[in-house]
Amino acid sequence: MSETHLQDALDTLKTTGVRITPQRHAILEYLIQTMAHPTADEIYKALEGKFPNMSVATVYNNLRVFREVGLVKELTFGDASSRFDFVTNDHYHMICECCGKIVDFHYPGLDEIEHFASQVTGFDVHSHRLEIYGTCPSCKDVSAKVQ
Amino acid sequence: MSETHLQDALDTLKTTGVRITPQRHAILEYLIQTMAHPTADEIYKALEGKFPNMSVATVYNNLRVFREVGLVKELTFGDASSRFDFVTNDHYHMICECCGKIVDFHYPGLDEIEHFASQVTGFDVHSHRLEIYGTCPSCKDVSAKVQ
DNA sequence: ACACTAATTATAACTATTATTAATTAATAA
DNA sequence: TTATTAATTAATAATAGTTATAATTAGTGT
Repeated sequence: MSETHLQDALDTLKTTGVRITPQRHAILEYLIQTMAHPTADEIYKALEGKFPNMSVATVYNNLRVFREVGLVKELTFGDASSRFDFVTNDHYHMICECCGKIVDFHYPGLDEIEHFASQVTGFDVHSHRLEIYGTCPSCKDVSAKVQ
Repeated sequence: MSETHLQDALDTLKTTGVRITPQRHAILEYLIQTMAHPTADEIYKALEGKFPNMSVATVYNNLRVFREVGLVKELTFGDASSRFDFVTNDHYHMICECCGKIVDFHYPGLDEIEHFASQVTGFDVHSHRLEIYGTCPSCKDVSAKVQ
């Protein structure tokens, strides 16, 4: 199924007239295959083996291209660097405040609040962003043991 | 009423043992009084008149102190710099993707989704973050006129 | 095969933020 | 009020993420 995602992504690039270079192929492949939500630098390091002389700028450039085409979402948390997420179906993020782990979860619709906000503010609504912060099971275990 | 907010904030500092310096007083005052959600640099520039030789580092330091004490929330969007919001009662942000304007709005509860997410992921939930993106009325007008 | 355009690489530049350090100042108690 | 002391400030340097630039390379269409 991640094969399909990759194929769909490549098709999207083709129809939008974005060249499919080996670097782009590799970045997309890595983004789809990984469960993490990597930073640009992590992607860069992960592909160092395959592309010994790829530039960090290439990673940033291509992530921007993917974002503009709608294949990738940029997530900015408090910490220094952005994280990148391959866009599949809509999901939200549960983030551990202790170790930084990010877990995806699905939830039906927040159409209601979008509607409400639109009414109250007079904005046209395009999208929303929701994150939930807490402590993940393994961090709970650790702190329980310490006590 | 913003007077009360300021007094409450100063009390909070006192009880948590944080010194009340003129700079801190001014930063808090500015944060409470402004409707915008300023960046550290904007705060710095706004107070330049009153404190001709205040350092940017002071602004950052104090914003961190305020955040640690719970008086201030740090908002990170896609753009380069964080924005800071004085914590009053819970509210969400509606953000214009065209001009960057941020409008606060209130909405009862998203307890349900917190509960759901906790069940699904096994996390203990502390808080959540929700933003809605769209186009503000005045940006709508502009684009309508251009057409 | 050739010309043309886009993408990559390497590097420099930029910007937001943090660390460092010496000088200053607010709170406290004598 | 004054002295004391630890916290805070200001100035500056350092760091890190990201973007811009310019030269080179790779694709694409004719």
